[in-house]
Amino acid sequence: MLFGNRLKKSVKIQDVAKVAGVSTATISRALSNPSVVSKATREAVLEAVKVTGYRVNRAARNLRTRKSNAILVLLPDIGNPFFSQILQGIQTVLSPNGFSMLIAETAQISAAGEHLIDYFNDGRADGMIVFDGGLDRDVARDLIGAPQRNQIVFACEWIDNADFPSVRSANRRGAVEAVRHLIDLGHTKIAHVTGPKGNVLTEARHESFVKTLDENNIPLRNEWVLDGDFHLNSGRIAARKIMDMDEKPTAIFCASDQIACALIAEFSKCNINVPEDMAVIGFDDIELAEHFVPALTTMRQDRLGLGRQAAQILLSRMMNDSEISNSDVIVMDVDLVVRESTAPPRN
Amino acid sequence: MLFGNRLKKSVKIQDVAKVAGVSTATISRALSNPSVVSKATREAVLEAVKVTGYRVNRAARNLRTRKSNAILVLLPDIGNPFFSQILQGIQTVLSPNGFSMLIAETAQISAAGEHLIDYFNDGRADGMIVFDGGLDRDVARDLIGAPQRNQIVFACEWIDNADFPSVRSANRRGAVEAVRHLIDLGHTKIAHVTGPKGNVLTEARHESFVKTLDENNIPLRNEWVLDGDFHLNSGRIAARKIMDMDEKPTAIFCASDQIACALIAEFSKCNINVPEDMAVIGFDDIELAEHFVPALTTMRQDRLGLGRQAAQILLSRMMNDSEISNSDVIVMDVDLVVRESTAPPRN
DNA sequence: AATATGTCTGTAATCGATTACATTGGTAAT
DNA sequence: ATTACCAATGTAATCGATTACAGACATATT
Repeated sequence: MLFGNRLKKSVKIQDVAKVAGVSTATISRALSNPSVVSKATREAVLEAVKVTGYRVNRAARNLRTRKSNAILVLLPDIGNPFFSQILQGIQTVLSPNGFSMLIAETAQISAAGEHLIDYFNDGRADGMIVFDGGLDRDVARDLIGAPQRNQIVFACEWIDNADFPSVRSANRRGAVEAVRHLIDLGHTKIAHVTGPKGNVLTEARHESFVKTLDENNIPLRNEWVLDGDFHLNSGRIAARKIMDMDEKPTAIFCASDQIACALIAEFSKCNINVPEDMAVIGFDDIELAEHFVPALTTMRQDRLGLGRQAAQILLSRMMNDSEISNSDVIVMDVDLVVRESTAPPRN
Repeated sequence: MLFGNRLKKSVKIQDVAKVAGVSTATISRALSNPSVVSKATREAVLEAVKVTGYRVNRAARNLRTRKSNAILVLLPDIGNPFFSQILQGIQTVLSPNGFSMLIAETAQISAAGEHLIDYFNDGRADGMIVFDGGLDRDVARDLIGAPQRNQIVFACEWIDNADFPSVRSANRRGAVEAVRHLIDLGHTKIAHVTGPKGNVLTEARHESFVKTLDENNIPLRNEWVLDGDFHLNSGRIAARKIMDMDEKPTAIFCASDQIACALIAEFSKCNINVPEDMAVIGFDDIELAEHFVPALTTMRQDRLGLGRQAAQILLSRMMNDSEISNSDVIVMDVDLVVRESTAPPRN
């Protein structure tokens, strides 16, 4: 790029055309569909682009093509570190394909008086990856009825009966495996700290918990099912409740690693040792799980892969409508990672 | 919104004009600059907008106004959970002000053959918040020379001599306080696990470490300065190196909480107890610090506030060039949070 | 030689908003 | 009654790319 260009107002396609000695149409074609112009022109155009330092104006292109080349990622909670690796996975797919990543939070959108569907209607995004299965009825209805319904993919969470493609972890199988791990160790007094009420993940994991106890003829105690919300603090609260119990469980299946960590920390303050006095298993395998004390036994979700898959599916649907059908659900494997927070019960 | 509108191609300003019985100019004015139209027209327009379900086409607006109403947030590493709360802070400011948040990663941009400055040149972003103080020389030079240099704010990290406004934590003071805390407890054998080489935060914290030892007449041992990179694994590696030492320190100042956690975990595997055998202090106060075992003593960075401030400064500079000058550096307080990972040395 | 086919390029309409400038009608000042 | 000014609105140019359509030219086919 030449020095002087910095000062110019801005280089437009006309300028390049002038330099290359061809029409603007040819410039446009040489850049976005090189095979239709002759080799000589193509090279001349590329040279002119280099000389002028031309960059296509996205707003103009977006207006004309009715595309934005941006994908909206909708999170229920941007501040939750659980999503960082997922975002990274998404980014590794979007960026090489020329898409930008727009991030928004469900609550902020409605707080700003906007509607999710506006992102399509006003041309801010060509597609969406939605991580919030708890969208308002109205918002969900808008999405289902939208002409852009084929450019939406759910990830992690989903909406029942809504018939969107979705990528998720094997929550049920994972929960079954987690509980079975505790049973295999010899536990029969097993508690569960859940996710937030109404959440699809909470339900899937809780139902599997109940089912697995039942299948193994282990009685279910309602007071051993404690409400959580995936976050740290709910783990602490659950720990306190458990310590207050006359009859305590010997093992706890937590709906998230954050819950598990906070629970263990609170126990340790009161000299309840994990895993000797209490076995604890989490869900997610956040980075810190491996480095917790004791290292956390948990079900690993492949967050990077989940993000990648979601982005990949979205893009392939946007390119070619037929490949993936609406009702497709991609279920990602989860793996039991046995570390140090689980052990057989005392005695 | 009426039922039938779903099916229409898309409502444009012309349609609204027809319904309201005014010109498109008036519609545009009524929406973006309401005070210049009469009350009666304004209401008629609003009504027509409601009836038609009109949404302004952003691409068209962006083209005409040469604005995008989007801010690029550039991260060195999207997958690092350290940034999630910061992003949330940014979002809480951007969203109510009508700005979208675009996220990108330094490495991905160059991998895609793009240049950071393109985001300005092609109209994808009106401003940037940059979290990467280690930008390539060329990239940095582009930013400094850009006509949009006033729409750039650095956060957390910064570039020396580059004269951009920046928001950061009081890294030097924080590091001094951290080391002094260890000294106050009676430690004289103090180690430091650094951040990645060349990083401005690494330097600031390391220099303060050296300075504080010196001011307190505590000898500096080069082998007690261990290379890290802010991430978990470097903590584990540092722990192993320390355990191999003939003469071990009794306290360690870690450049990040992640380092500190992994370090403690590795120690605990070898029955080195924190804080009894080894005092450990971190930096950041990530959410988990409070729930670690032992709960981590650390320097708290107000990540939410940092994100908010960065966004606020950026916006106010974009609105009104004069208020904040280029060389302004906003330094956010850091607080020593004493928990359980530090204690006086044995004997 | 005449026609058909294909390759490459140019002309100009188009995407949908914003806004400079012109116009209208009304009120106040002289 | 005339002029000056202001508020409200309309007309039409404009932002910068893409692309439908048409034209020019070269080569292949009959």
